[in-house]
Amino acid sequence: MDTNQLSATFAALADPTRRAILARLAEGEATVNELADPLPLTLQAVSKHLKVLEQAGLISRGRTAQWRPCRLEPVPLREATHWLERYRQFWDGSFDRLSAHLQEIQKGNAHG
Amino acid sequence: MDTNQLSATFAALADPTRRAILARLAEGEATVNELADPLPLTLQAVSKHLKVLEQAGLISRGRTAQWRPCRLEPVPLREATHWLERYRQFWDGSFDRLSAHLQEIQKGNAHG
DNA sequence: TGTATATTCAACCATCTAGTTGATAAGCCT
DNA sequence: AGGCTTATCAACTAGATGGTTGAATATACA
Repeated sequence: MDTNQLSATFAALADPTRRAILARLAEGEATVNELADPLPLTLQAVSKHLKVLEQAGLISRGRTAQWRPCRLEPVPLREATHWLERYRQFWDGSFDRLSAHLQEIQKGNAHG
Repeated sequence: MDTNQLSATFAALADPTRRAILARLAEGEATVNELADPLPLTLQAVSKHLKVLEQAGLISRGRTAQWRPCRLEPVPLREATHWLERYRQFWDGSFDRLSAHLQEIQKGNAHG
């Protein structure tokens, strides 16, 4: 996958406010106000966080009257998980997978 | 897990240079010079990246003569993966797990 | 002792980030 | 039309980030 996309995803996930927003969206769609309500931030700050999440592809937004409902988008989360899977050999104790993983790494799709 | 630790991990992973370093370390220990060699950066810049990775707990460093060999540490990668697992329901098509995941989320260990 | 190698520290700089306040835009409702 | 709600845009600020160059530290080796 695209390196920049992966960087954007991890950068987006690095902020606890944005992770809180994603956790909320895991329960279903929400408007900007609903997302901002439990957070100790101005609406504008939350709006900025949503922009970051949207540009990273982690959320998408509808448009109903003056509301812009946000919903979780799975693809970047899947890609991030996929990237991390490469390192699973280091902690899951199953060294059967080791050589397969190393081969995949050395195939050239190395540091995504 | 600790929110700050998770933030540090994702922030560290957000940089492609640092991901390249981790990919190299997945093949085994390496010194700072070995890590810097393929990178279009000064040694000092690489040293800074290693400091970030070390503070995030993603690497640890030995000390042999004037060399400070780096090695991959699995725990933060495991924790990051574990955090992402919570969202697996959104892409893996197995909706059997959905309710279990939602329950876990609502238990209160929500937005880590 | 003196030099080469490996690595870090310090200072500096440009850019990005996360927040603020205030103004603006878009859509409903009377 | 006018007012309320929802949300974004614009400008600004403080602090973090990622890079540089130059100096310092630590260890080996002749």
